[in-house]
Amino acid sequence: MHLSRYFLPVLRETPSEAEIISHQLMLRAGMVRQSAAGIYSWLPLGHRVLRKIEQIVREEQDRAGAVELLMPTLQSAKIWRESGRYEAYGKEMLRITDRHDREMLYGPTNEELITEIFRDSVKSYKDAGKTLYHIQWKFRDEIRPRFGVMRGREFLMKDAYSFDLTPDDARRTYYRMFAAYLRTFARMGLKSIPMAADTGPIGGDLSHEFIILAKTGESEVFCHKDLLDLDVPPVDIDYDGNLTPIIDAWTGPYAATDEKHEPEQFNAEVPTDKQMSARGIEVGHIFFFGTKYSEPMGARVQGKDGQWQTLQMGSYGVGVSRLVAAVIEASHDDDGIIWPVAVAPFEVGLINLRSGDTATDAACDELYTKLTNAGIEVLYDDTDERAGAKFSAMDVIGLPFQVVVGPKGLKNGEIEVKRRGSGARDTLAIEAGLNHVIEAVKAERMLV
RNA sequence: CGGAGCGUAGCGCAGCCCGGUAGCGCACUAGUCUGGGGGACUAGGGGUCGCGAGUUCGAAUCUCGCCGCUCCGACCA
Repeated sequence: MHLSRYFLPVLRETPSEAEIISHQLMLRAGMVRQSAAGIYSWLPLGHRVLRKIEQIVREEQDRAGAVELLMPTLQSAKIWRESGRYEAYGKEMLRITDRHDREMLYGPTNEELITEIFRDSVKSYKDAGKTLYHIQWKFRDEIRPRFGVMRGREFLMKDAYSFDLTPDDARRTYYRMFAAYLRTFARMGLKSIPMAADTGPIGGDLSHEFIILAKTGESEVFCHKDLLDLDVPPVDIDYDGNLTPIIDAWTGPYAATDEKHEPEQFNAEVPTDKQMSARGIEVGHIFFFGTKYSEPMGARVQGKDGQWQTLQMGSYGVGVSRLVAAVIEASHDDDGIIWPVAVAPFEVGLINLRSGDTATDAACDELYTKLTNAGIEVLYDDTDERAGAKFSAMDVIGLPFQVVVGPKGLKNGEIEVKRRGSGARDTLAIEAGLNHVIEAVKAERMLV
Protein backbone atom coordinates (compact mmCIF):
# COMPACT_ATOMS: atom_id res chain seq x y z
CA MET A 1 0.00 0.00 0.00
CA HIS A 2 1.27 3.42 -0.95
CA LEU A 3 0.73 5.91 1.83
CA SER A 4 -0.14 8.58 -0.69
CA ARG A 5 -3.20 6.54 -1.65
CA TYR A 6 -4.07 5.41 1.85
CA PHE A 7 -6.22 7.12 4.45
CA LEU A 8 -4.11 7.58 7.53
CA PRO A 9 -4.90 10.73 9.48
CA VAL A 10 -2.07 10.71 12.01
CA LEU A 11 -2.34 13.26 14.79
CA ARG A 12 0.68 15.03 16.08
CA GLU A 13 -0.98 16.02 19.29
CA THR A 14 -3.05 13.93 21.66
CA PRO A 15 -6.76 14.77 21.66
CA SER A 16 -7.80 15.85 25.12
CA GLU A 17 -10.62 13.35 25.54
CA ALA A 18 -8.27 10.37 25.59
CA GLU A 19 -7.26 9.32 29.05
CA ILE A 20 -5.41 6.03 28.66
CA ILE A 21 -2.47 5.30 26.43
CA SER A 22 -4.20 2.90 24.04
CA HIS A 23 -6.98 5.38 23.42
CA GLN A 24 -4.49 8.19 22.85
CA LEU A 25 -2.41 6.12 20.47
CA MET A 26 -5.38 4.76 18.56
CA LEU A 27 -6.50 8.31 17.89
CA ARG A 28 -2.99 9.51 17.10
CA ALA A 29 -2.28 6.59 14.80
CA GLY A 30 -5.46 7.23 12.85
CA MET A 31 -7.02 3.92 13.83
CA VAL A 32 -10.37 5.06 15.16
CA ARG A 33 -12.53 8.13 15.48
CA GLN A 34 -15.26 8.49 18.03
CA SER A 35 -18.69 8.84 16.57
CA ALA A 36 -20.71 9.05 19.80
CA ALA A 37 -19.99 8.21 23.42
CA GLY A 38 -18.54 4.70 23.41
CA ILE A 39 -19.14 4.25 19.69
CA TYR A 40 -16.28 4.30 17.21
CA SER A 41 -15.60 4.24 13.53
CA TRP A 42 -12.67 2.04 12.59
CA LEU A 43 -10.42 3.81 10.14
CA PRO A 44 -8.38 1.73 7.68
CA LEU A 45 -5.38 1.12 9.91
CA GLY A 46 -7.47 0.18 12.94
CA HIS A 47 -9.72 -1.94 10.80
CA ARG A 48 -6.80 -4.00 9.59
CA VAL A 49 -5.73 -4.76 13.15
CA LEU A 50 -9.28 -5.59 14.14
CA ARG A 51 -9.52 -8.04 11.25
CA LYS A 52 -6.22 -9.69 12.13
CA ILE A 53 -7.21 -10.21 15.71
CA GLU A 54 -10.57 -11.50 14.60
CA GLN A 55 -8.86 -13.93 12.28
CA ILE A 56 -6.60 -15.31 14.98
CA VAL A 57 -9.60 -15.82 17.23
CA ARG A 58 -11.40 -17.53 14.36
CA GLU A 59 -8.51 -19.85 13.55
CA GLU A 60 -8.14 -20.98 17.14
CA GLN A 61 -11.87 -21.49 17.55
CA ASP A 62 -11.94 -23.59 14.43
CA ARG A 63 -8.91 -25.54 15.56
CA ALA A 64 -10.67 -26.32 18.81
CA GLY A 65 -13.65 -27.66 16.91
CA ALA A 66 -16.06 -24.76 17.23
CA VAL A 67 -18.25 -23.96 14.23
CA GLU A 68 -18.76 -20.44 12.96
CA LEU A 69 -22.12 -18.94 12.13
CA LEU A 70 -23.45 -15.41 12.18
CA MET A 71 -26.39 -14.15 14.15
CA PRO A 72 -27.96 -10.72 13.72
CA THR A 73 -27.30 -7.68 15.87
CA LEU A 74 -31.02 -7.02 16.31
CA GLN A 75 -33.08 -9.54 18.18
CA SER A 76 -36.71 -9.93 19.09
CA ALA A 77 -37.71 -9.35 22.69
CA LYS A 78 -39.75 -12.54 22.53
CA ILE A 79 -36.92 -14.98 23.21
CA TRP A 80 -35.60 -12.81 26.00
CA ARG A 81 -38.98 -13.11 27.66
CA GLU A 82 -38.66 -16.89 27.43
CA SER A 83 -35.42 -16.87 29.37
CA GLY A 84 -36.69 -14.25 31.77
CA ARG A 85 -33.87 -11.88 30.98
CA TYR A 86 -35.90 -9.22 29.17
CA GLU A 87 -36.92 -7.69 32.46
CA ALA A 88 -33.78 -8.73 34.34
CA TYR A 89 -31.25 -7.15 32.02
CA GLY A 90 -32.00 -3.56 32.89
CA LYS A 91 -31.00 -0.40 31.12
CA GLU A 92 -27.79 -1.81 29.71
CA MET A 93 -29.90 -3.37 27.02
CA LEU A 94 -30.72 -1.05 24.17
CA ARG A 95 -34.40 -1.53 23.43
CA ILE A 96 -35.86 -0.55 20.11
CA THR A 97 -39.33 -0.68 18.61
CA ASP A 98 -39.86 -1.16 14.91
CA ARG A 99 -42.57 0.48 12.79
CA HIS A 100 -45.12 -2.09 13.89
CA ASP A 101 -44.33 -1.37 17.52
CA ARG A 102 -42.69 -4.75 17.88
CA GLU A 103 -40.22 -4.87 20.71
CA MET A 104 -36.68 -5.39 19.51
CA LEU A 105 -33.28 -5.01 21.06
CA TYR A 106 -29.69 -4.61 19.97
CA GLY A 107 -28.10 -7.78 21.27
CA PRO A 108 -25.80 -7.44 24.26
CA THR A 109 -25.16 -11.19 24.04
CA ASN A 110 -26.67 -14.18 22.27
CA GLU A 111 -27.51 -17.02 24.65
CA GLU A 112 -31.22 -16.79 23.91
CA LEU A 113 -30.86 -16.60 20.17
CA ILE A 114 -28.42 -19.47 19.85
CA THR A 115 -30.47 -21.60 22.19
CA GLU A 116 -33.55 -20.99 20.09
CA ILE A 117 -31.68 -21.88 16.91
CA PHE A 118 -30.21 -25.02 18.36
CA ARG A 119 -33.34 -26.31 20.07
CA ASP A 120 -35.47 -25.77 16.99
CA SER A 121 -33.12 -27.84 14.85
CA VAL A 122 -31.96 -30.59 17.10
CA LYS A 123 -33.80 -33.44 18.76
CA SER A 124 -31.32 -36.30 19.14
CA TYR A 125 -28.44 -36.96 21.50
CA LYS A 126 -26.41 -37.51 18.34
CA ASP A 127 -26.58 -33.78 17.70
CA ALA A 128 -25.25 -32.81 21.10
CA GLY A 129 -21.59 -32.03 21.67
CA LYS A 130 -21.47 -28.99 19.43
CA THR A 131 -19.95 -25.58 19.96
CA LEU A 132 -21.14 -22.72 17.80
CA TYR A 133 -19.66 -19.27 17.67
CA HIS A 134 -19.95 -16.01 15.89
CA ILE A 135 -18.01 -12.79 15.78
CA GLN A 136 -20.47 -9.96 15.85
CA TRP A 137 -21.02 -6.46 17.12
CA LYS A 138 -22.72 -6.14 20.45
CA PHE A 139 -24.18 -3.19 22.24
CA ARG A 140 -24.34 -2.60 25.95
CA ASP A 141 -25.56 0.77 27.01
CA GLU A 142 -22.95 1.31 29.68
CA ILE A 143 -23.71 4.10 32.08
CA ARG A 144 -20.30 5.52 31.51
CA PRO A 145 -18.30 4.34 28.55
CA ARG A 146 -14.64 5.21 28.79
CA PHE A 147 -11.11 4.30 27.79
CA GLY A 148 -11.87 4.34 24.07
CA VAL A 149 -12.66 0.95 22.58
CA MET A 150 -11.60 -0.68 25.84
CA ARG A 151 -14.92 0.14 27.41
CA GLY A 152 -17.09 1.16 24.51
CA ARG A 153 -20.81 0.65 24.28
CA GLU A 154 -20.57 -0.97 20.88
CA PHE A 155 -17.93 -3.66 20.68
CA LEU A 156 -16.91 -6.62 18.56
CA MET A 157 -17.04 -9.87 20.41
CA LYS A 158 -16.49 -13.51 19.69
CA ASP A 159 -19.03 -15.49 21.59
CA ALA A 160 -19.23 -19.26 21.49
CA TYR A 161 -21.94 -21.44 22.93
CA SER A 162 -21.66 -25.13 23.64
CA PHE A 163 -24.38 -27.75 23.87
CA ASP A 164 -23.53 -31.02 25.55
CA LEU A 165 -25.45 -34.00 26.78
CA THR A 166 -23.88 -34.33 30.19
CA PRO A 167 -21.99 -32.15 32.65
CA ASP A 168 -18.91 -34.31 32.04
CA ASP A 169 -19.07 -33.67 28.31
CA ALA A 170 -19.57 -30.00 29.02
CA ARG A 171 -16.48 -29.99 31.17
CA ARG A 172 -14.40 -31.40 28.32
CA THR A 173 -15.80 -28.76 26.02
CA TYR A 174 -14.92 -26.13 28.57
CA TYR A 175 -11.37 -27.44 28.70
CA ARG A 176 -11.08 -27.21 24.94
CA MET A 177 -12.07 -23.56 24.99
CA PHE A 178 -9.74 -22.95 27.90
CA ALA A 179 -6.81 -24.31 25.93
CA ALA A 180 -7.88 -22.50 22.78
CA TYR A 181 -7.91 -19.21 24.68
CA LEU A 182 -4.37 -19.74 25.90
CA ARG A 183 -3.27 -20.14 22.30
CA THR A 184 -5.39 -17.28 21.02
CA PHE A 185 -3.90 -14.62 23.27
CA ALA A 186 -0.37 -15.96 23.02
CA ARG A 187 -0.54 -15.64 19.25
CA MET A 188 -1.19 -11.93 19.69
CA GLY A 189 1.94 -11.62 21.75
CA LEU A 190 0.04 -11.39 25.01
CA LYS A 191 0.67 -13.11 28.31
CA SER A 192 -2.74 -14.24 29.42
CA ILE A 193 -3.51 -15.63 32.81
CA PRO A 194 -6.72 -17.49 33.54
CA MET A 195 -8.23 -16.50 36.84
CA ALA A 196 -11.10 -18.08 38.66
CA ALA A 197 -14.25 -16.03 38.22
CA ASP A 198 -17.65 -15.90 39.80
CA THR A 199 -19.71 -18.89 38.73
CA GLY A 200 -22.97 -17.33 39.86
CA PRO A 201 -25.86 -19.62 40.72
CA ILE A 202 -24.25 -22.71 39.21
CA GLY A 203 -21.25 -22.85 41.47
CA GLY A 204 -18.34 -25.13 40.75
CA ASP A 205 -14.98 -24.33 39.25
CA LEU A 206 -15.99 -23.74 35.65
CA SER A 207 -15.65 -20.05 35.03
CA HIS A 208 -12.47 -18.22 34.23
CA GLU A 209 -11.55 -14.74 33.22
CA PHE A 210 -8.54 -14.44 30.97
CA ILE A 211 -6.48 -11.50 32.07
CA ILE A 212 -3.61 -10.06 30.12
CA LEU A 213 -0.94 -8.15 31.94
CA ALA A 214 -0.35 -4.54 31.05
CA LYS A 215 1.17 -1.74 33.07
CA THR A 216 -1.90 0.38 32.51
CA GLY A 217 -4.45 -2.38 33.11
CA GLU A 218 -7.71 -1.44 34.71
CA SER A 219 -7.72 -3.84 37.63
CA GLU A 220 -5.10 -5.19 39.97
CA VAL A 221 -4.30 -8.89 39.83
CA PHE A 222 -2.33 -11.19 42.09
CA CYS A 223 -0.71 -14.39 40.97
CA HIS A 224 2.09 -16.89 41.23
CA LYS A 225 5.03 -15.89 39.05
CA ASP A 226 5.30 -19.36 37.58
CA LEU A 227 2.17 -18.67 35.56
CA LEU A 228 4.21 -16.36 33.39
CA ASP A 229 6.50 -19.14 32.24
CA LEU A 230 4.00 -21.90 31.61
CA ASP A 231 3.95 -23.37 28.14
CA VAL A 232 1.07 -22.51 25.88
CA PRO A 233 -0.50 -25.52 24.13
CA PRO A 234 1.21 -26.14 20.77
CA VAL A 235 -0.36 -25.81 17.32
CA ASP A 236 -0.81 -29.54 17.06
CA ILE A 237 -2.61 -29.84 20.38
CA ASP A 238 -4.99 -32.80 20.34
CA TYR A 239 -8.32 -31.35 21.35
CA ASP A 240 -9.84 -34.81 21.49
CA GLY A 241 -7.21 -35.99 23.90
CA ASN A 242 -6.99 -35.55 27.63
CA LEU A 243 -6.65 -31.86 28.36
CA THR A 244 -6.77 -32.19 32.12
CA PRO A 245 -2.99 -31.84 32.59
CA ILE A 246 -3.00 -28.53 30.74
CA ILE A 247 -5.91 -27.21 32.75
CA ASP A 248 -4.40 -28.38 36.02
CA ALA A 249 -1.09 -26.74 35.22
CA TRP A 250 -2.78 -23.43 34.48
CA THR A 251 -5.31 -23.44 37.28
CA GLY A 252 -3.07 -24.83 40.00
CA PRO A 253 -1.03 -21.76 40.91
CA TYR A 254 -2.78 -18.92 42.69
CA ALA A 255 -4.25 -16.21 40.49
CA ALA A 256 -6.97 -13.73 41.35
CA THR A 257 -8.25 -10.31 40.42
CA ASP A 258 -8.49 -7.74 43.19
CA GLU A 259 -12.16 -8.44 43.77
CA LYS A 260 -11.50 -12.15 44.28
CA HIS A 261 -8.16 -11.74 46.00
CA GLU A 262 -7.68 -13.51 49.34
CA PRO A 263 -4.48 -12.20 50.91
CA GLU A 264 -4.20 -14.99 53.51
CA GLN A 265 -4.54 -17.70 50.91
CA PHE A 266 -2.14 -15.86 48.63
CA ASN A 267 0.51 -15.69 51.35
CA ALA A 268 -0.06 -19.27 52.40
CA GLU A 269 0.10 -20.78 48.93
CA VAL A 270 2.70 -18.63 47.22
CA PRO A 271 6.27 -18.15 48.46
CA THR A 272 7.11 -14.49 48.90
CA ASP A 273 9.62 -14.45 46.07
CA LYS A 274 7.00 -15.92 43.73
CA GLN A 275 4.28 -13.47 44.60
CA MET A 276 3.39 -11.04 41.91
CA SER A 277 0.91 -8.23 41.75
CA ALA A 278 0.33 -6.45 38.48
CA ARG A 279 -2.24 -4.64 36.43
CA GLY A 280 -4.49 -6.62 34.16
CA ILE A 281 -7.14 -6.33 31.47
CA GLU A 282 -9.89 -8.88 31.01
CA VAL A 283 -9.95 -10.05 27.41
CA GLY A 284 -11.91 -13.26 27.68
CA HIS A 285 -14.38 -15.01 29.90
CA ILE A 286 -15.50 -18.61 29.74
CA PHE A 287 -18.42 -19.94 31.64
CA PHE A 288 -20.33 -23.14 32.21
CA PHE A 289 -23.92 -22.46 33.17
CA GLY A 290 -25.61 -25.82 32.74
CA THR A 291 -29.31 -25.54 32.02
CA LYS A 292 -29.82 -21.88 32.84
CA TYR A 293 -31.14 -21.17 29.35
CA SER A 294 -31.82 -24.64 27.98
CA GLU A 295 -34.29 -25.39 30.76
CA PRO A 296 -36.60 -22.37 30.47
CA MET A 297 -36.27 -22.38 26.69
CA GLY A 298 -36.81 -26.08 26.30
CA ALA A 299 -33.55 -27.04 24.59
CA ARG A 300 -33.66 -30.81 24.95
CA VAL A 301 -32.69 -33.91 23.03
CA GLN A 302 -33.76 -37.52 23.28
CA GLY A 303 -31.16 -39.88 24.66
CA LYS A 304 -30.51 -43.44 23.57
CA ASP A 305 -33.15 -44.56 25.99
CA GLY A 306 -35.71 -42.23 24.52
CA GLN A 307 -35.71 -40.00 27.57
CA TRP A 308 -35.57 -36.23 27.05
CA GLN A 309 -32.49 -34.58 28.41
CA THR A 310 -31.96 -30.88 28.87
CA LEU A 311 -28.74 -29.72 27.23
CA GLN A 312 -25.77 -28.57 29.26
CA MET A 313 -24.53 -25.23 28.02
CA GLY A 314 -21.52 -23.00 28.33
CA SER A 315 -20.54 -19.69 26.77
CA TYR A 316 -17.15 -18.36 25.87
CA GLY A 317 -16.47 -14.72 25.09
CA VAL A 318 -13.51 -12.86 23.67
CA GLY A 319 -13.49 -9.09 23.45
CA VAL A 320 -12.15 -8.68 19.93
CA SER A 321 -12.29 -4.89 19.69
CA ARG A 322 -11.06 -4.58 23.25
CA LEU A 323 -8.05 -6.72 22.33
CA VAL A 324 -6.88 -4.08 19.88
CA ALA A 325 -6.53 -1.68 22.77
CA ALA A 326 -5.19 -4.38 25.07
CA VAL A 327 -2.32 -5.18 22.71
CA ILE A 328 -1.40 -1.51 22.63
CA GLU A 329 -1.58 -1.23 26.41
CA ALA A 330 0.79 -4.18 26.60
CA SER A 331 3.08 -3.05 23.81
CA HIS A 332 4.04 0.58 23.31
CA ASP A 333 6.69 3.12 24.24
CA ASP A 334 6.98 6.88 24.38
CA ASP A 335 7.07 7.12 20.60
CA GLY A 336 3.97 5.09 19.89
CA ILE A 337 2.62 1.63 19.32
CA ILE A 338 4.81 -1.46 18.94
CA TRP A 339 2.79 -4.06 17.05
CA PRO A 340 3.65 -7.73 17.30
CA VAL A 341 3.97 -9.02 13.74
CA ALA A 342 0.93 -11.27 14.17
CA VAL A 343 -1.50 -8.38 14.55
CA ALA A 344 0.37 -5.51 12.92
CA PRO A 345 -1.71 -3.58 10.38
CA PHE A 346 1.24 -3.85 8.01
CA GLU A 347 4.36 -5.84 8.67
CA VAL A 348 6.86 -3.44 7.16
CA GLY A 349 6.97 0.31 6.77
CA LEU A 350 9.03 1.36 3.79
CA ILE A 351 10.27 4.91 4.10
CA ASN A 352 11.42 6.86 1.09
CA LEU A 353 13.48 9.69 2.52
CA ARG A 354 13.59 11.62 -0.73
CA SER A 355 10.46 11.13 -2.74
CA GLY A 356 10.97 12.54 -6.20
CA ASP A 357 14.60 11.57 -6.34
CA THR A 358 15.03 9.18 -9.23
CA ALA A 359 17.41 6.82 -7.48
CA THR A 360 15.52 6.52 -4.19
CA ASP A 361 12.17 6.24 -5.95
CA ALA A 362 13.52 3.42 -8.10
CA ALA A 363 15.09 1.64 -5.15
CA CYS A 364 11.90 1.93 -3.12
CA ASP A 365 9.73 0.75 -5.98
CA GLU A 366 11.90 -2.30 -6.36
CA LEU A 367 11.91 -3.05 -2.64
CA TYR A 368 8.18 -2.58 -2.48
CA THR A 369 7.62 -4.98 -5.33
CA LYS A 370 9.97 -7.60 -3.96
CA LEU A 371 8.57 -7.42 -0.44
CA THR A 372 5.02 -7.58 -1.72
CA ASN A 373 5.82 -10.48 -4.01
CA ALA A 374 7.32 -12.26 -1.03
CA GLY A 375 3.93 -11.98 0.64
CA ILE A 376 4.93 -9.24 3.05
CA GLU A 377 2.41 -6.53 3.90
CA VAL A 378 4.09 -3.21 3.22
CA LEU A 379 3.03 0.34 3.86
CA TYR A 380 5.20 2.46 1.61
CA ASP A 381 5.61 6.08 2.67
CA ASP A 382 6.04 7.65 -0.75
CA THR A 383 4.87 11.06 0.38
CA ASP A 384 6.73 14.32 0.17
CA GLU A 385 7.06 14.76 3.93
CA ARG A 386 10.37 15.46 5.56
CA ALA A 387 12.41 12.65 7.01
CA GLY A 388 11.69 13.53 10.61
CA ALA A 389 7.96 13.63 10.06
CA LYS A 390 8.06 10.25 8.35
CA PHE A 391 10.07 8.65 11.12
CA SER A 392 7.79 9.99 13.80
CA ALA A 393 4.60 8.96 12.06
CA MET A 394 5.99 5.50 11.39
CA ASP A 395 6.94 5.14 15.04
CA VAL A 396 3.48 6.22 16.16
CA ILE A 397 1.68 3.65 14.00
CA GLY A 398 4.18 1.08 15.21
CA LEU A 399 4.81 -1.24 12.27
CA PRO A 400 7.29 -3.87 13.51
CA PHE A 401 9.90 -3.27 10.81
CA GLN A 402 10.98 -0.09 9.09
CA VAL A 403 12.99 -0.13 5.92
CA VAL A 404 14.61 3.25 5.41
CA VAL A 405 15.84 4.24 1.98
CA GLY A 406 17.66 7.50 1.42
CA PRO A 407 20.13 8.98 -1.02
CA LYS A 408 23.03 8.78 1.42
CA GLY A 409 22.79 5.09 2.08
CA LEU A 410 21.95 4.37 -1.51
CA LYS A 411 25.28 5.82 -2.62
CA ASN A 412 26.86 2.87 -0.87
CA GLY A 413 24.17 0.49 -2.03
CA GLU A 414 22.80 0.34 1.51
CA ILE A 415 19.46 0.59 3.24
CA GLU A 416 18.60 0.72 6.89
CA VAL A 417 16.40 -1.76 8.69
CA LYS A 418 14.92 -0.66 11.97
CA ARG A 419 13.25 -2.91 14.46
CA ARG A 420 10.45 -0.85 16.02
CA GLY A 421 10.40 -2.75 19.29
CA SER A 422 14.06 -2.54 20.25
CA GLY A 423 14.88 0.49 18.17
CA ALA A 424 17.85 -1.43 16.78
CA ARG A 425 18.98 -0.23 13.38
CA ASP A 426 21.07 -2.17 10.91
CA THR A 427 22.64 -0.78 7.81
CA LEU A 428 22.71 -3.49 5.20
CA ALA A 429 23.30 -3.99 1.52
CA ILE A 430 19.98 -3.72 -0.31
CA GLU A 431 19.59 -7.39 -1.10
CA ALA A 432 20.75 -8.48 2.34
CA GLY A 433 18.38 -6.07 4.04
CA LEU A 434 15.51 -7.28 1.91
CA ASN A 435 16.13 -10.90 2.74
CA HIS A 436 16.68 -10.13 6.39
CA VAL A 437 13.30 -8.43 6.66
CA ILE A 438 11.44 -11.13 4.75
CA GLU A 439 12.87 -13.86 6.94
CA ALA A 440 12.36 -11.99 10.17
CA VAL A 441 8.73 -11.22 9.38
CA LYS A 442 7.97 -14.79 8.42
CA ALA A 443 9.65 -16.10 11.54
CA GLU A 444 7.50 -13.95 13.78
CA ARG A 445 4.12 -14.35 12.17
CA MET A 446 3.18 -17.36 14.21
CA LEU A 447 4.39 -16.86 17.74
CA VAL A 448 3.14 -20.14 19.15
C1' C B 1 -28.01 8.25 37.99
C1' G B 2 -25.06 11.33 41.96
C1' G B 3 -20.58 14.70 41.96
C1' A B 4 -17.05 17.84 38.92
C1' G B 5 -15.75 20.10 34.39
C1' C B 6 -15.54 21.26 29.28
C1' G B 7 -17.74 22.79 24.32
C1' U B 8 -13.97 29.05 20.33
C1' A B 9 -10.58 26.61 12.72
C1' G B 10 -8.79 19.55 11.52
C1' C B 11 -5.79 19.01 16.57
C1' G B 12 -3.98 21.56 21.14
C1' C B 13 -5.40 26.03 23.43
C1' A B 14 -5.99 31.67 24.79
C1' G B 15 -9.91 35.32 24.93
C1' C B 16 -15.04 35.07 29.03
C1' C B 17 -14.14 37.34 35.53
C1' C B 18 -14.31 43.30 33.63
C1' G B 19 -19.68 42.94 26.81
C1' G B 20 -17.36 46.70 21.61
C1' U B 21 -17.64 42.63 15.77
C1' A B 22 -12.15 36.51 17.30
C1' G B 23 -6.64 35.12 18.24
C1' C B 24 -2.03 31.78 19.05
C1' G B 25 0.80 27.07 18.01
C1' C B 26 0.56 22.84 15.00
C1' A B 27 -1.88 21.08 10.63
C1' C B 28 -3.62 22.79 5.49
C1' U B 29 -2.68 25.68 0.31
C1' A B 30 1.14 28.30 -2.99
C1' G B 31 6.20 29.61 -3.62
C1' U B 32 11.55 29.77 -2.32
C1' C B 33 15.49 27.68 0.35
C1' U B 34 16.12 22.99 2.35
C1' G B 35 16.53 17.61 2.94
C1' G B 36 18.54 11.07 7.64
C1' G B 37 14.28 12.21 13.69
C1' G B 38 7.89 16.44 13.37
C1' G B 39 13.18 22.51 9.25
C1' A B 40 13.06 27.99 7.83
C1' C B 41 11.05 32.18 5.34
C1' U B 42 7.13 34.63 2.47
C1' A B 43 2.10 34.84 1.01
C1' G B 44 -2.69 32.61 1.83
C1' G B 45 -7.33 29.74 3.04
C1' G B 46 -10.33 28.10 6.88
C1' G B 47 -14.95 29.98 12.46
C1' U B 48 -23.35 30.05 12.34
C1' C B 49 -17.53 30.97 19.18
C1' G B 50 -22.41 23.52 20.64
C1' C B 51 -27.98 24.92 19.94
C1' G B 52 -32.14 28.12 21.38
C1' A B 53 -34.24 31.98 24.02
C1' G B 54 -33.39 36.40 27.04
C1' U B 55 -30.80 41.12 28.90
C1' U B 56 -28.32 45.09 26.04
C1' C B 57 -27.37 50.18 21.26
C1' G B 58 -24.05 45.91 21.02
C1' A B 59 -23.08 38.97 23.51
C1' A B 60 -17.71 34.13 22.43
C1' U B 61 -18.12 37.09 27.04
C1' C B 62 -23.92 38.21 31.32
C1' U B 63 -28.86 35.11 32.46
C1' C B 64 -32.04 30.83 31.55
C1' G B 65 -33.11 26.28 29.00
C1' C B 66 -31.48 22.31 25.97
C1' C B 67 -27.78 19.16 23.54
C1' G B 68 -23.01 16.91 23.31
C1' C B 69 -18.46 15.28 25.39
C1' U B 70 -14.83 14.26 29.40
C1' C B 71 -13.38 12.98 34.45
C1' C B 72 -14.63 10.72 39.69
C1' G B 73 -18.35 7.12 41.84
C1' A B 74 -21.93 2.94 41.48
C1' C B 75 -21.86 -0.92 36.83
C1' C B 76 -19.15 -3.79 33.22
C1' A B 77 -16.46 -8.12 27.95
